[in-house]
Amino acid sequence: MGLEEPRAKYRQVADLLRAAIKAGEYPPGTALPGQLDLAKKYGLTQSSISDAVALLEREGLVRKAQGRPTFVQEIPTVKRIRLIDKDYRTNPGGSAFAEEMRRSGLTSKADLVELDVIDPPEQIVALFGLDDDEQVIIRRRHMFADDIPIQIAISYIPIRYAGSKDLALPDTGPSGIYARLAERGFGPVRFVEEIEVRSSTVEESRFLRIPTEQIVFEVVRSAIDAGDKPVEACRNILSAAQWKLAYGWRQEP
Amino acid sequence: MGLEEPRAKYRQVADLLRAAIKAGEYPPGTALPGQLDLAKKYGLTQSSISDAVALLEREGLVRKAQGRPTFVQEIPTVKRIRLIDKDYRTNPGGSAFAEEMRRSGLTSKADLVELDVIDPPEQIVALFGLDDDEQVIIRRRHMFADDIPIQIAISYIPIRYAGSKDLALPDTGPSGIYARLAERGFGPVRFVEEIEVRSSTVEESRFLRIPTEQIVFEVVRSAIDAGDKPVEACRNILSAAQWKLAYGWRQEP
DNA sequence: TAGTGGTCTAGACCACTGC
DNA sequence: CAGTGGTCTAGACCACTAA
Repeated sequence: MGLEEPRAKYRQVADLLRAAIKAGEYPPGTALPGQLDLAKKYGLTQSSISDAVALLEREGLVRKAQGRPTFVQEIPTVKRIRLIDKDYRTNPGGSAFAEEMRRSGLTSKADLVELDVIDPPEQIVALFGLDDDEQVIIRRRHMFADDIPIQIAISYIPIRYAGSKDLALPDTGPSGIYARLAERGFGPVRFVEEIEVRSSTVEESRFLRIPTEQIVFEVVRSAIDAGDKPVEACRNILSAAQWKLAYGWRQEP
Repeated sequence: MGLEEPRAKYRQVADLLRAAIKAGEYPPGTALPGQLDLAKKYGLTQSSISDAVALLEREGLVRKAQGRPTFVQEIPTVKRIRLIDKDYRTNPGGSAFAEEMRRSGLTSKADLVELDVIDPPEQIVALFGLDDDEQVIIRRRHMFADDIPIQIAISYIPIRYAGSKDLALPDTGPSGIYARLAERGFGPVRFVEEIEVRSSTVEESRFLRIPTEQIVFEVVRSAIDAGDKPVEACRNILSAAQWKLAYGWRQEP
């Protein structure tokens, strides 16, 4: 094959495979040829082919598993729209997820995997400006679309604002949390979402069924009250290869 | 060293180096030990150390260059806020960039590198729903903060709406484009930003001074007119390791 | 069990940097 | 020039999967 450019051979092989996949030569769901076959085909060693395929995996184009062939990924890119608009009234509660799924024609499910009062991590202490020994309610949910793991959502509310754990009990509707906070005088009036990208942790990649090195969105939504203090925060972790985020708003005339 | 877990050694080395960097053992701006030194220290080969450091590079924690040591990255994480709010009135024009920079205390600069009328790429044809031979104005800018390359911005306007290339002439203030479109009856009333993450292309990584495999945000903002048609679109490419995106809005009571 | 991908070594050569 | 990181080979062994 023509692998002569001043570009690493494993990159060139990745380019060729990428092109072949996009051209439909290896349709989604089918297996790539084995690394030994590819090595023979391109005159490289298995190690080099492994490097090439690793590039494609990082891009989310293929999916590898232990002891099995490498499969071309089916990319169910889902939009996550947070419409900020009079017509599509924002629903800043957790139910936004269910709504997005419904719009995409998927059935959604959320498992509550943790509901606790904890000493918060560094990041959360800083966000709320908490004192040393202050505790927060943590509420961790695993979310599915058509039984495929999609998203991890972790919500934090300082006890200072919540009063007690009861505020976040399972039977509290998600948007109900804001109503409860409002009753206690901490109703949110403003929201901010911060979006970062990072490598997934081992636990996250296990649940989301993505390789460890793969990239995830971490979206942190803070609910801010009239006194300009964050009163609740929710971290959402989603696979960045499978998701597209979207925000919309109306021009103020 | 204690590299015995059922986890690849190069991953363990990456973990140790990551921890050392975060602990301040290798402060930002300083060089890591050479790969041969690290290889001796951990009882591995240079190749394996190279694999380990490559992981850190992908995370944006270190920066490698040809023939030079690997340096711990200074992470100038900048927020990019699009406030959707009566107080902080959204400025959907390109000058939002300058505004963000000013808020971060940075001087900004934008170079116009291309202004042309072209046959649009696939993605843009689909976005605007163009006919086969329709052309669009393309306006490509390279943006800097304190002379460091930060962002590539590519704006598209179908000739159908623009009338002629003059609409986007260099001396047209960026927000002026929307005023001109409004004069022609295509004033935007609504905006949507879609956020994706992908590997950078060779050209992008060259300009942004990031490694080729590194991840970039691609933010596409569409301006939509009263007839619900997109009339302008702007693709922004930013390094995902250096940036954090943020969106804010007020709760409708 | 045979086949897959994942990792690792020992050794090599390269392109590039900075002195 | 010596030192850096980047790539590649030939060969090896492993863990895992599927038949």
